[in-house]
Amino acid sequence: MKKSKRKLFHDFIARKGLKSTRQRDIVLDGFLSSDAHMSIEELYLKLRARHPNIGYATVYRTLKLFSESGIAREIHFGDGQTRYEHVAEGEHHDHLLCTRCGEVMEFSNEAIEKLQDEIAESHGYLVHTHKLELYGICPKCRK
Amino acid sequence: MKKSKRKLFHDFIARKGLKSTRQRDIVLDGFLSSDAHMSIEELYLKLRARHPNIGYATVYRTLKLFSESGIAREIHFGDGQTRYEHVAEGEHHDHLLCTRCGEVMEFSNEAIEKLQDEIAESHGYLVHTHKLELYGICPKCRK
DNA sequence: TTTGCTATTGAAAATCACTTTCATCAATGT
DNA sequence: ACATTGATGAAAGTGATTTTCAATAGCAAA
Repeated sequence: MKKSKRKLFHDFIARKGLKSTRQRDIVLDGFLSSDAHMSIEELYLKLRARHPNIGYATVYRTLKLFSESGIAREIHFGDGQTRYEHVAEGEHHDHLLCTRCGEVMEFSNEAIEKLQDEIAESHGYLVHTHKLELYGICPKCRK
Repeated sequence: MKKSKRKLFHDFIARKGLKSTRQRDIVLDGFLSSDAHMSIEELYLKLRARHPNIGYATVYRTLKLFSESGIAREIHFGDGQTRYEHVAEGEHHDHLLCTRCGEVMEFSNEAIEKLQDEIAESHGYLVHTHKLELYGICPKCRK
């Protein structure tokens, strides 16, 4: 059975000798209950609604910690903002983005992953990460 | 037969009612004779060697124009810099990047393109662009 | 070619999206 | 409860653009 993100993060905090704080829990709750691709600013604004005293720097630093702990991953969609997405143990996915309404959808495809490895190998590369984004118009916007 | 980038750009300038200037030609020559993935700063420094008076803003603005005119395309490799690559009529390629030495290699693969379209379609999306980057260690660095 | 209108240029100031600093607080071990 | 040390929020600092603005330089009409 898989451990909850909350537990994973608290374990990370303990392992690193860091402290468990009220603010970190607030950011964690906010992140876990949010849409998958939030920017620092977006999460900061969302949290500010309930916790007017939380600082941007705290959200920023905590999100970095999430990423270090493995429960989140930084992503860049070319709009100049750093976003954080949830990481599910052993899962990988790519993105399909609507350039009209901004919707982001996730997908994963074995065949593509396999092809990528083959291509890399044929060029002598040893790949450890990749990034695949498809930009287009989503079903709703097409109508 | 395909038109030269130089001609394409000059046509664009004329069509838009813009002016043909010495500086734009300097930036154009510099861009056309350069490696495929230059950042604004890199091109600016290269041009400064021969043309000490050219301004960063001019290089910046001209590169934007190249992109608008279709002879160049902006790309982001996640290093926080905007780079510009040459666009060849009707050609598309993806990138293989070495995370050790920074080398960038281009490749293209029909099968992957096809799979991407199929995936997008199966989600109801109409794709117009995509971005595929494979990060790994290049042959030279593996040795 | 001279003129007049408008686009372009280079330098500097302004933005943006982080990142870091620092004085003050708050967890945690004893 | 105390001391120690990491955490926080506000503000200052960065790096990479992006925009502003006064001075120029194309271009076309005369």
